[in-house]
Amino acid sequence: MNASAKPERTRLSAEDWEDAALKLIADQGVGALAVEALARQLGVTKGSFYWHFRTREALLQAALERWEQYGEREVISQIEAMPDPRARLPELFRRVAHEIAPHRVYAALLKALDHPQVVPVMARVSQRRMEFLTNIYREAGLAPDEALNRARLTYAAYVGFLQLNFTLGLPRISHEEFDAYVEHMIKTLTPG
Amino acid sequence: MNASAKPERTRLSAEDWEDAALKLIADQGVGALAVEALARQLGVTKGSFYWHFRTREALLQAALERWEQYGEREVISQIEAMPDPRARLPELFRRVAHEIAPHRVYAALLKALDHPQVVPVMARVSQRRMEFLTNIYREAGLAPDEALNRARLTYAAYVGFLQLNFTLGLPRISHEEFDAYVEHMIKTLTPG
DNA sequence: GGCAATCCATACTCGTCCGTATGGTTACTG
DNA sequence: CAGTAACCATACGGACGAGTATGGATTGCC
Repeated sequence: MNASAKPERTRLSAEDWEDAALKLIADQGVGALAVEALARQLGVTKGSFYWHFRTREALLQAALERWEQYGEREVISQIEAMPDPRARLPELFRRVAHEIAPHRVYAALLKALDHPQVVPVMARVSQRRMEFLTNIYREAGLAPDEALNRARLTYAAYVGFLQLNFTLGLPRISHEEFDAYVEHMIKTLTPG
Repeated sequence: MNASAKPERTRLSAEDWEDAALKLIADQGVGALAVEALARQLGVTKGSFYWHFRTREALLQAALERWEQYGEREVISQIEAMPDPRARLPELFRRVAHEIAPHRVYAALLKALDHPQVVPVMARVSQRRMEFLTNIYREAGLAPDEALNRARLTYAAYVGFLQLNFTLGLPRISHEEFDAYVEHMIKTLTPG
C-alpha cells in the first residue's frame, strides 16, 4: 500500500521514468508533469531523476517519442488484414469506441497543443491516422477527394468525442445509448 | 507603441480585466493567465488587479461567466428565425465554418478541461448547443433518437475540427479545399 | 478647494518547482 | 573481494508567480 504502484523495485531505468511520465500525463495532463511529483510517485527523489535525464524537457521528449513508437497499436495492421474493405470501417469504429485506455494519452496531448514539444508529435500521429482512414475510404469505394474529406470528418468526430466525453463528462451517456450512437455513426459515415 | 493595445487609458474597471483575461486565454490558453502578465499588458501593475479582484481564481471565474453570458452569439436566434427548417443546417454549418474568431475562446477552454473551474461552464455551453442542434435535426425530419445522435456526431466533428485545425495546424488546408470540406460535411450530415 | 472614495505603485513575503553539487549506497566485474 | 560504474539521497541556489502591506495619485462630490 505504498505511494508507488509497484512498491518493490530497487533500481529504476530511464524507461521506467518514461512510462511513469506517460501514466501521469494520461491521468493529469502534461502540465502536471513535475519531476518531484513523479519521483514521489516512484518512491525515489529528484537525485534519481537527474541521473537519467538532463532536464524535465528531455523526459517529456523521450516519453512522447516512446508513446509515438509503441502507442500506435497494431490495430492498423489488423484492420488492413481484413479481406472485405467494406467491413473494415464498421470494425474499426467499434474497436476504437470500446477501447478507451489507449486513447487517454492522446486525449491528454490534445489538451497540450500549446506546448511546442507535443505539436510535432501530434501532427505526425494524426497525419498517419488520417492517411490510414483515407485509404480505407478509398478502398470502400469513395473517390479520392471524397475519401479525404470523409476521413477528415470522421477523425474530427473522433477527436471531438474524446474531448466531450471522457475529458468533459458531457451527457453521462449509458452503455446502450453509447452503442446506439456508435451504430448511428457507422451508418452515417460509412459509404453505401 | 506601448506594451498595451490601448495605450491611452487612465483607470480600469473589473470588466476591462475580464476582457483582457479572455483575450489572453484565446491567445495563449488558460494556463498563461497570470496576473502580472495581464497587468503588464494593460499597462499597470498588480496593485491595480488586487483592488478589483480578491484572487486570480476570482478573475478566471468572472471572465468565464462573462464569456458564457455574452459569448453565446445571436447566431442561434438568427438561425431559428429561418422559415425553412431544412435550410437551417447548411446555413449554420457555413456560418460556423467561416467565423473563426468567436470560437477561439471555446477552443482554448477545450484544452483546459482539467481545470475544475472551466468544466461546469463548458458543460453548460456544450449542452445548450447540443440541444439546439438536436432541435434543428428534429425539425429537419429526423426521429428523436436519430436527431440526438446526429447532433452528437455533428458537435463532436465541430469540436474535433477546432482542435485539429487552428490549435494543431494539421494539414494547412487551402481555402478551396476547406470550402469543399464544408460542403462534404453538409452533404454527409444533413438528412435528405 | 477640500475631502472621501476609488484606483494604482512599490516593496515586500511565501511557496513551488527546476536544476546543481556532492556524497553515500548498491550492483557488477575481474 | 576489491574497485568501479550505476544509481540515489540530501541540501542548496535561483527563478517565478501569488498574495499582502502600505502609501501615493486621481477622481467625483459637497
